[in-house]
Amino acid sequence: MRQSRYFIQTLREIPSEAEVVSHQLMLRASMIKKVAAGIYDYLPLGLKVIRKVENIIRENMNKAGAIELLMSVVQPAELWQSSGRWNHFGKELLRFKDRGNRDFCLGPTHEEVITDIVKSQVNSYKQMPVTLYQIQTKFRDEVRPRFGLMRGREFIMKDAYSFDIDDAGADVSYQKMYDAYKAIFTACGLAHKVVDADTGSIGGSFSHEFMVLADTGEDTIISCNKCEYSANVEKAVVVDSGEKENAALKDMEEVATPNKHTALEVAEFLGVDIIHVPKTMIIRCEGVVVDGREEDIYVACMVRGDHEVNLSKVKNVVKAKSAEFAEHYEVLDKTGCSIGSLGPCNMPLKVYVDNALKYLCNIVVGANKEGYHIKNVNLERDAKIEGYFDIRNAMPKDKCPHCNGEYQETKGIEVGHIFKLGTKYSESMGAKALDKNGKNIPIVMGCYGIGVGRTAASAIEQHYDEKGIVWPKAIAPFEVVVIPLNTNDDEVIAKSDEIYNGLLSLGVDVIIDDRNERAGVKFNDAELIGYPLRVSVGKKSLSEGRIEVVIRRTGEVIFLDLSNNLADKVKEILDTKVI
RNA sequence: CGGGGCGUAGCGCAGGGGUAGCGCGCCUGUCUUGGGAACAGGAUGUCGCAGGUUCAAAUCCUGUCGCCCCGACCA
Repeated sequence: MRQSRYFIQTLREIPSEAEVVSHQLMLRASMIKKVAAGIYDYLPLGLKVIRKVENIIRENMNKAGAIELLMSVVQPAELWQSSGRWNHFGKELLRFKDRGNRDFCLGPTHEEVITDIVKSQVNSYKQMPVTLYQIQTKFRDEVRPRFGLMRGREFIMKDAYSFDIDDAGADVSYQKMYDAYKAIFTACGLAHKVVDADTGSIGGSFSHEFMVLADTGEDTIISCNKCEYSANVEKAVVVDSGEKENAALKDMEEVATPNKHTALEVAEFLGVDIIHVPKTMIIRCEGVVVDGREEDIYVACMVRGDHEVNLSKVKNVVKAKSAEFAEHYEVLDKTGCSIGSLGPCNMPLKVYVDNALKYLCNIVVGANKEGYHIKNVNLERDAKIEGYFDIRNAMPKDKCPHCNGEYQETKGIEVGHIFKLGTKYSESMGAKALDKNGKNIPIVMGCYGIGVGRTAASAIEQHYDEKGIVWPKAIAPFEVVVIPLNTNDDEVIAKSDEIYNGLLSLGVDVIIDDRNERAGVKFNDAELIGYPLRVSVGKKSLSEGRIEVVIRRTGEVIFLDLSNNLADKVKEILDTKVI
């Protein structure tokens, strides 16, 4: 490729819309262009990176025995109604009507479509196991898209689905994807970690997330400092441990706490340790089965003043489809008291308490009366509670559930997520097959996703410097740039062309920056775009009988003496010294 | 959905009732050629959109749309 004829317009200044490094550099390097919030065009340079990521994924999926197909982007409402998700997926599902007033949506994921396909094509255990995948544009109408390709509304995703006749088979299929994912992110040159995760709106029995480690990541990873255990903070188990405080139980005492709302404010006002001032929060739990019917209920949850409630855990404890903090008006409506003075005593809602509170006595809680708290409360004595549960976020220093180590916290970007679905979709949608005994049973499923654009963006988050992107070789838009420094010098041009053509014939993905620009301009652009290897040919170095090769990542400079196999030598450096 | 900010040239920004500006980029020429050169000349705008006030609106008022950030998890 000749850069003078290619389509690259780099920017010197950072467009004001970009906040994070990957977004800034992708815009400056002319890789993407915004169309609307969370929707981007992939310019030629960006598309090259996307395609490389896709091909690495494809190669490893095929190697793992998965088979590629391509499903429709537009999906009819009926499919989503049959799984029950038409009503449960929420506003992220972009819905619309066709000219005949029929309901459709843009596919945010494809469990329904793939289950429908398999339902109509697979009848027997003999046709399984089978894992199908596609690489395709998805649309999710995110509440708040941000950070360029990191959280877009329209984005490219690889999604795969496995089908097995039994649980044991499904576990094997899951493990194959697990291994393939590790191979994929390793091949992309990304430092990553696999963590236990919550299944979220997809559902299923267990799941793992693949996290690229980067300080700018939106996800919090909890991991043990001694063993291999690591999990998303949403999922990380908190061990129930501690010793009951050994203090005499005092009598309850109502105290005025005017305008003190937060646990910290109340603790300071009363001169009490914040640990003894737990927070009581009202949570709306949707889709809870009560007397055989699904209902939305409200519950009160208590955690220690220095802890945070974990909604995923509450959702699981209450056995709800979703759990959200109640709005102010809901709290007032359900408890007769506003936020800031809530407590477990005489609470009209069911009260779920975090394990950590089991070990405290004489605590301070809201009086369910505006501006008042109650001192010296002891939950077993003074309140009616549902029991003690693990409903808080794990924190650094918490004990590991698997060894005697303790938790630590790191930030990560979720680039892949795999789920053991079980029979959730096959049962609701009636995807069954005959087993060896001739019995018709629901197929056991798994689903597996990779964010392609997010993978590319997180590669930048992990690999950049003050000059620009430092692409891992495997996903760089071009592996090598050849720069003739004096475009008016025939000898320089001839030598550059010779190396460029030589590399081309060796199968190297190479670009020659033949623009009539000064050296500084080309160097700066090369560094911004992040070509892993740069070959400079100048009048000066030719007169010294050599050319210069620079490795972007390390800055290492290698001089090659002039010979008729320079391309081979450059390729050798690329193969052996560039990662 | 709540709060804040911003919409003026491709990008970054200034201007703030009286004919639209600067830097970078872009075009032409001269010159230069190993780290974003210099000089000369030049092109580019429905000042987000719609109403209103005014002799006159990018500027003031009203509405609206778009974009960005923060929050929507700790009471």
